[in-house]
Amino acid sequence: MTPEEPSDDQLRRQRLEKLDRIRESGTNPWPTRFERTHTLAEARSAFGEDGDPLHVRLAGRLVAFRDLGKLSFAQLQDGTGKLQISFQLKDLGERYEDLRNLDIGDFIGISGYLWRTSRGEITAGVHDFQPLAKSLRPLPEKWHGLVDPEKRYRQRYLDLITNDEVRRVFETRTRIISGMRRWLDERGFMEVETPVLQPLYGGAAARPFVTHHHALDRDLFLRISDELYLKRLIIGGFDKVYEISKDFRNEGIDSTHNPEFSMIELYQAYADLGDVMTLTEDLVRALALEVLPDGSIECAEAVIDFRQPFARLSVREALQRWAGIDVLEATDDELAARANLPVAVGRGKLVDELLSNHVEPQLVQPTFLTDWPVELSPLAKRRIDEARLVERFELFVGGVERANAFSELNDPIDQRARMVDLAKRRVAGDVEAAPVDEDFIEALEYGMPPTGGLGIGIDRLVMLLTGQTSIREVILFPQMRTLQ
RNA sequence: GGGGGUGUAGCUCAGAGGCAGAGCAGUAGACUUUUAAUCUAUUGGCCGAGGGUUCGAAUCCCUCCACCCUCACCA
Repeated sequence: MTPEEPSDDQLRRQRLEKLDRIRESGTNPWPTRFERTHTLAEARSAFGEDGDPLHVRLAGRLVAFRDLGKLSFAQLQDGTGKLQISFQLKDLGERYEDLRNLDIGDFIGISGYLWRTSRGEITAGVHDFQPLAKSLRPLPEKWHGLVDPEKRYRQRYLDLITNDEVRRVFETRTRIISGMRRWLDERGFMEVETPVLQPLYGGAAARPFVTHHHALDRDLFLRISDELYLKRLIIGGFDKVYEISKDFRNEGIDSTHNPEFSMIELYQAYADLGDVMTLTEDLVRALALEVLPDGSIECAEAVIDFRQPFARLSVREALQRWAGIDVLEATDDELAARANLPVAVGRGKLVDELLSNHVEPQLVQPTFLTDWPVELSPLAKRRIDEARLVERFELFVGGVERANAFSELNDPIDQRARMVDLAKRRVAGDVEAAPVDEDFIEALEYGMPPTGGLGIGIDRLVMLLTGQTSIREVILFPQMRTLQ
């Protein structure tokens, strides 16, 4: 794609020749500094109705150029928007010829006066201009922009320069994340940082990435979750904590999975699952209202209106309705037959399979799916009335899991038993089962208060609130194979 | 991993056995109110890579690479 040795194609050569001409005239093509008086958006709004000529110094990237002879119009773009600028022979004299050394893609600084054309376009009439950064490669075409998805992801900067909608998606992503922070900070949550490099991984079912620390001469794992560390902080006495973390899972890549992805996890002492459910609904609704003009968006061929209350449904009810089976009454054999899998995969896997195929696609409107089987939830607290189930929900919107929460298991004896059970599955060949974390269990033995925990996949939430169907459209630099 | 699709100029795309094409951008020229400016002329190609079939391959066949969709996998 980008060769080590720059191609000496015609377009690049022509730009290098212009570069030489700029240098020969004693001008630095890449100067250090340019003092501007306004951003382009500020200049636009500074142009008052009183019609007084306002002197401005502006800077930006040249993205369009229309040469009309003794008059030229061009368009500058900066982080705030675009503004038309004009060059007139009568204002510039001999310097008008220097326009020949400009290319679309160059950054330039100009000084001049704002005016309004006969068509009403606010325009900066240039009296002086200078290069700020010469561009040596042509930008994508002005009308269609950059379309090829491969090139858009590999050279995201070109995508951002050319496609305003893409820019807006990532601006919205940032607003969602900062909105989350603000919302939690206002409610007394404390943002913390926990290790990315972990001696033992856990908190989720996934294959980890392994790396090696030379000085310690030991393998370390990139975290698949920060759950077990955040709970240690609850044990340590921080009652409300959250972390916005990059997690890493060594699994396939598709439109809802990227090997590194963003997650927010939060833990609140003395909160139960109901509290967390309320919090989740309030948070998601607040973010939706902040980002969506009317609090609704189209998703999976339906209109999701976040102002409406979220539905609640238990795993048992859902499987009765859509898979026609009572998960609490059915034998392993019956579940296996319904799921079309061997009994040996285990009850948890069977239920999971039935949910994926029959239930999840149905959950288009925001729905809390509650009361999960204990086999699928090794870190969640059992229900008091039914030990086969745990106090847990997953939030589904558009048929996709967006959040996961439970009353945290704080019984160290039960926790050890479940981790040991997981480790057995690991020995039996389940590459995604986590190992026993004795250090974590020791921490639990000191005592963890009753705690509610929540994890939200940030990328998937951003997809939902920006109407994107691929996770690559909400991650600036999604993982790609290397080109040789 | 299975199935389907795509890959041609800097970008967006036509071309489906017989001379490699268009629009945009680029270059040269004309033009002082353009907004995808317009008009004239024009440069630009390892047709993803490698092999094969054929008198002749961008086009047909095989292998490989990358990307997209889909199924499987993935709480």
